[in-house]
Amino acid sequence: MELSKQYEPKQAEEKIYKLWKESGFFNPDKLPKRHKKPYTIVIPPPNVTGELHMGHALNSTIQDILIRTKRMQGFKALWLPGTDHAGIATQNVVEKKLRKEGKTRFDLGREKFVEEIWKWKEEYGNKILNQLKKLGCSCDWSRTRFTMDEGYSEAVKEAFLHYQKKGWLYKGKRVVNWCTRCQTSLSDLELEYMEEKGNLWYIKYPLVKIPNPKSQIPNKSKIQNPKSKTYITVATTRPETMLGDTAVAINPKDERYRELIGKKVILPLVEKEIPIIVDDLVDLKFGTGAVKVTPAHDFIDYEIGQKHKLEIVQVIDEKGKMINTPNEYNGLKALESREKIITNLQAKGLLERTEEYIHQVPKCYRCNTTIELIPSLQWFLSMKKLAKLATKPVKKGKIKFHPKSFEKPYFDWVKNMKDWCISRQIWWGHKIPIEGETDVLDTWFSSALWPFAILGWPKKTNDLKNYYPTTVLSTARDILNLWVARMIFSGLEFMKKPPFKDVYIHATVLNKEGKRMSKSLGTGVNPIDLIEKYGADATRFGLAFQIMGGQDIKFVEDNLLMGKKFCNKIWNASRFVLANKPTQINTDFGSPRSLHRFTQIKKLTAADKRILKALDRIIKSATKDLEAFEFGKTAHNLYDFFWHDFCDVYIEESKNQFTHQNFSQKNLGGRDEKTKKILLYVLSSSLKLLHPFIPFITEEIYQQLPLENKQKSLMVEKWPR
RNA sequence: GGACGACUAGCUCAACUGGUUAGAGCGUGCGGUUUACAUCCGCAAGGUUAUAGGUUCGAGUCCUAUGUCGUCCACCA
Repeated sequence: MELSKQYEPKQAEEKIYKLWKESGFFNPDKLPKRHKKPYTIVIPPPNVTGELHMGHALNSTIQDILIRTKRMQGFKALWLPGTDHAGIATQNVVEKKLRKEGKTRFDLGREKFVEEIWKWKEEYGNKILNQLKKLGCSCDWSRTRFTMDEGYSEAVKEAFLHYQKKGWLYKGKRVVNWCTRCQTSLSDLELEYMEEKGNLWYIKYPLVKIPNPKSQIPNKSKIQNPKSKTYITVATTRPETMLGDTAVAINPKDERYRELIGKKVILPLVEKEIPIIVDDLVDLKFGTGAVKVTPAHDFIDYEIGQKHKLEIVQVIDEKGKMINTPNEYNGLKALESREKIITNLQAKGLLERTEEYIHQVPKCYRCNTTIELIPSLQWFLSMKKLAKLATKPVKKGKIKFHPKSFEKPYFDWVKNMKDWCISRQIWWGHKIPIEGETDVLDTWFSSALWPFAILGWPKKTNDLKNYYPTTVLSTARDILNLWVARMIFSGLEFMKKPPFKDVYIHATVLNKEGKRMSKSLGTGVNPIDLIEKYGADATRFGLAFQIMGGQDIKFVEDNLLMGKKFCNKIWNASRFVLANKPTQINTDFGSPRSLHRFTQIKKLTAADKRILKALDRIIKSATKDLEAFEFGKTAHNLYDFFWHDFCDVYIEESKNQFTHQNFSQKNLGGRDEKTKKILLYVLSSSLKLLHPFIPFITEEIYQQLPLENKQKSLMVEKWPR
């Protein structure tokens, strides 16, 4: 069969993917005997919130390159696919959909609403898996998992009960980050800080008068005596929280207020006496050095409050409205009451001054609502022991980060890990496995178990025995703490082994302007559109071509066009080789240097020698560079080798070798055959090296090559040496 | 406020541990139908490597400052 004049990705891709699936080779248990040692990758499960973006396309390409390379190198290569229920995120997208229909989740009620989300999950979960297939991913679909499937729920339950038995779980009323829209607590990692212009208000808190006989005599000394002060000024960006103040704190080293320690002030507007206390946590350089303490609505204030046994007065409720305050404020939204408070303070002459102030305001990472800090009854997982577990394997080199520079920020973060608030007040997720509890678990609680729960844990499965620990985790950097750290300690805690050996942190895909690509910013690009336009191979190659070092990628379509042209080049070079094909050859021998032993040719021309030497070089460098996660470099080298060394030079030269007058008539047949063999040999070797990057076209051509011992698929051909 | 990274041709990026005239792809200009490919082939133009100093026989590469951009972290009310 001849190859058509042009390569048509669409038809070929569908046909080839079917061939792969039917071969069974996606499942490592069905690979030929030579595949022995396991090589496992678990996919970072995409959220079922929507379709895949460029980051997914990049990461999936990377993982498929690794898996396909290792499969050819004789490993039992297993790539485990799946999707994540993504708690708040998915609940939010479904709520948004309902809102368009004029409904809220409360109209439906919990059961109906969760049903709606399951429907959504079915639709988008499948869409995502299909997109991965379109990209050519060689995942073992027979092992596909979802973080809320039946078995997975068992894993989550088991983990929770395990922690409870260890005494690391506790329920307590703590100040938590609270999203007033999602109506749930959030962990620190689920916040996004946005810079906002605000004010720093300086407010006078009058001192409680103590009878002092001297005060009747006017003090004429030039040096101001603090004793003569009648108030203390505090600075705040959130005046509304003052209604819940239960102290004013100063730094013990602060000379300015020494005389005031132990005295009391009257909390304006509330007209209640509160003490002046000292605490190291107060920064004497900020504001006036005196800080109002609101234990109910601030983390540090809460801490100070615990130390000094201060009362906790909650003045903002879960809907962001004022409570427990003087009547005129009750029921107002926090911001409304802020305005009123400022006006009232001004009227009383208690507002000393106002400064403009730019500060970082925490927002809900899913719906962008400003976060309130409120005291709330939540479940926490103690991080004392687990944080140490997360550090150990990385320190000892049992888990390596690529690039290595990510280790430092990782350690910094783990060192400061606070107890993990694992309960969420939403409806979509794993219910806390305790009678009478209605809350669900943080979505990351289940993701943390992914590398072993996906293999069947807590059951003692063969898969766990065969494929855990996994080998490489390839992921985005922004979930290093959110996810990777938690997988590491979970792996050690439950499996006694780190979950993977290498963590590859891939580039972030930015647009040409260097901005993050995102749907909400309107800068998103749908990878499926690109596949339609250029073909899956060109898309993969164009992306891989740009992965240089640890640099982020500014995505430009030019590279995909380059990929498409490259595919066309490969196609046509193959047409030439097939038009000049030798009788069958066996390519299953050692290095290009030992070619002559198998082809029974002794005399090589200079061009023959040059191309064989170049092939030898590219085999060695590609093998080494892929081992080091140098995807872009490998792609560049393969490109240069194939286009220039092979096509521009050797194929052109081969035309001369076929017709050169110096070749004696009687040798002509022999020489022709030799050149044909070299052409086919170099082409087939190149296809093997290129297959991890551009699997479809290489397979399509491979199927046409006259090779001895040909495999059912290029997927399981031996990697060249 | 800290940490890290980037800055090289019009655009996106290369150049291993400092070592000839700093290279590709896209774009631009000119010219090409020889056993595949016009999605091709050949040639050309285009760079004071962000700026200023320094180390060195020699710096895109090392050091110091500055600027611009980006990412992450942080309890400054």
